[in-house]
Amino acid sequence: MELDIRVKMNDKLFLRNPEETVLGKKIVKHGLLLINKIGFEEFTFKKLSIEIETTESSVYRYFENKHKFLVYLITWYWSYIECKIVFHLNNIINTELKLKTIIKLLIEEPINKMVINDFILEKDAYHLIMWEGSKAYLTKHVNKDNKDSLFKPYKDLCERIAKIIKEYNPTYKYAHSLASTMLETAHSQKFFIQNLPSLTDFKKVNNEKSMILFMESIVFGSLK
Amino acid sequence: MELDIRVKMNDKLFLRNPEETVLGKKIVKHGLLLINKIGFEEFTFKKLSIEIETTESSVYRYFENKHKFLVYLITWYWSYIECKIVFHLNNIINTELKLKTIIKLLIEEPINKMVINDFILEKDAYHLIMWEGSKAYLTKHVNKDNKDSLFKPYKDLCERIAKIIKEYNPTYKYAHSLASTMLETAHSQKFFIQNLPSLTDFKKVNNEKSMILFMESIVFGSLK
DNA sequence: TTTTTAATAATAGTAATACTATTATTAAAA
DNA sequence: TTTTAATAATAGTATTACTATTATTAAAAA
Repeated sequence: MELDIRVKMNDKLFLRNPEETVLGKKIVKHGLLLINKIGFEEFTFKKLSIEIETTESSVYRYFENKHKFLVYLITWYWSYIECKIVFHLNNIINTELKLKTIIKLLIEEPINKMVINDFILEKDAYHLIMWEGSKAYLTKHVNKDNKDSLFKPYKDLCERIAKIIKEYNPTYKYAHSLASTMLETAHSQKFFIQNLPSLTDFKKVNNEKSMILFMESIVFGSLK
Repeated sequence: MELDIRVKMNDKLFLRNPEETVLGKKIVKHGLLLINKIGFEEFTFKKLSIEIETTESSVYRYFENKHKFLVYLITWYWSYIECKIVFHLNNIINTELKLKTIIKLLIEEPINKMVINDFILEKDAYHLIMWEGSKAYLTKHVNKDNKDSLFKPYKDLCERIAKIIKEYNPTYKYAHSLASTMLETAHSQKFFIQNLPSLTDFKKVNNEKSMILFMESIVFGSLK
């Protein structure tokens, strides 16, 4: 299956829109892969430029620094997930089923070859979120970044889930916190399964059913 | 109130035990403060050495690199929290009350002047966990670090909470995941309140009661 | 008391990082 | 055909993340 989902990105994230040129797309594609391979701390524009056979300064014409680049990739993913949720919730009327669908979408690992647009594989974006997602906001400049609306896609996604939670149980007071907990927990538990398994109760493979049951126990437990 | 809690630290975390010398304690004390002030990314041993009027190479004799130093501080905190929980659970027989006490301890902000030992304030350690906690394990060398038992204090704490969860409801299958979710959620929600408030439902001040109710809704909701 | 040892300070040095700036080359648009 | 825009090539800088060497000082052992 091949899609071509284009997301309107916050233009404070880049100096030159990478979607508009061949080099820009190469930077995004191989940058994502390289961060996944060596980790964000070890990732540099120099290494990326060697990988794609261009120069450091060419990369710098697209992105101010590697943190902005990370936030670009991460927020791109959150926008995509919101889009995916909207799509899958289409025609569902039952609110419980809506929440169950969201949980499923957050936990189910993407199909290997699922191409989101012409340069990103869903599974690669998923991997990035698991490993580097929280580094987008865990910085001392989070307040400035937030004022520049860099985290809007994440907040929008959270708001959308919160609305459905409210729909399911209008008296529940912590819809946003429950929504953000769902998002954070999905990825932290995934990370723990692979790397610190004693912090979880799941097997390394075929854990999706039990992970979904766990998440449902949290969500519907709180709401009932 | 003044305590003097000494924790046996994993000796792979340091080259020379910082608790044994005046300079070592200064490194830990001012290192913690400096990371809280400028953030882990901006933190360097050079800056720390200027702050405490010593040399970079002197700091390097205690810690291999700044990541080991961060893990030292973080695991020290987790050990302390486990100790605190054990102390407060003493004499409590009711399992529900045990869980409620743990939730309270995880969420309540430490008293300003609470000194854990002669060089660390509890509120500073708490601040560090909120901002930098997950960076201890979100690295590509997490598996090696884990094999070196660097995360044992976190896993022990999780195990202790999981045991009480099991005690409360022996049929619940996800005690460890619920425990790690409690730990992670406590800090991520705290961070969101201060920095990305629309991801939560809490006020910036006096939020502790509602945060506790939220966490209780998750924990007891899942377990009932 | 002297000698040995250990800890620290002072200094120097290196490869890599995180950039900025300048100019040349190439390709596309006017 | 000229102008403009994008990229490549090259150079340079302050800082980071270290390692190494030697000098100085302080404490412990002989």
